[in-house]
Amino acid sequence: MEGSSKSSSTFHLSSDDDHKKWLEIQDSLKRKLITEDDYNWNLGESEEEEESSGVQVLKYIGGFDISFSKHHPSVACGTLVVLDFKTLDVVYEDSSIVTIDVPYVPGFLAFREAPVFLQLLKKMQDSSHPFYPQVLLVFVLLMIDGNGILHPRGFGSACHLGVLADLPTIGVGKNLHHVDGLTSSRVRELLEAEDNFNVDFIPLVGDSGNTLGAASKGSFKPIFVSVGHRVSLASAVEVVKRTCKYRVPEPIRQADIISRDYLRKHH
DNA sequence: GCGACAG
DNA sequence: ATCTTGTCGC
Repeated sequence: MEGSSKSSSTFHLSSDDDHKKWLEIQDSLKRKLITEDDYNWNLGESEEEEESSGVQVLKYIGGFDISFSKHHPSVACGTLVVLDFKTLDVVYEDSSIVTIDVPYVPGFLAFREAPVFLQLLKKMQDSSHPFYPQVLLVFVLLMIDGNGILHPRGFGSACHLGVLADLPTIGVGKNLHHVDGLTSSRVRELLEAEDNFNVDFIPLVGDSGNTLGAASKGSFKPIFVSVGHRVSLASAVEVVKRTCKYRVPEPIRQADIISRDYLRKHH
């Protein structure tokens, strides 16, 4: 009698109503999604590009991640960092311990992460520290520890958080979320394809024919980059390349290290 | 029916 | 996400 629906899944929502509600929210937010570059900025590739015709050179890049407590699964620490795009030094960091009771359900990651993310973002924007006004002027990009359009409904957490914040975001996944025929073995095939031997990122084209993201082919285990909001895939990949000292790009890696560290000390 | 399933 | 030490190599 009780709990008769979809009980075969390890993951589940408290009710079918919640599931429907979440789908509707994703669908609604997705209407605002922009999957191309719509900011007037560049990466400062060549000297002559800089400061010309009102084009902003990307000076800072943000990163966001959450770590969870070992023994208290609902206790978490969200961390927002800002790095100098050129030197990759952390120039701003803020962490917050929170309680997250929303369950993790594949395909709905953003519902767990959005509250802390928005809280940290607002705190940065409202702060009176002399650094922040500068950030507001030149800080235009955020990396999220989750996928963008590489998602069952084309609206992963990077898209979700990007639309909520109305900021450009890049999705970076450390594991593949199987979607549109893109399985681990399929990706392995693509990575080993001969005509890709000289590239460091290969496009991920699903069965639908759509390019949903790109996979790195540098390390044994690839990372998966996809468009979040207001950024093209080409730009997203370029930015990720330029911020990778190790497998995981620095904004994500630093946010991960700092959040884990903060959680350990404050709990 | 069974397996797969970002963090 | 988290559980987890040493160990091999530059």
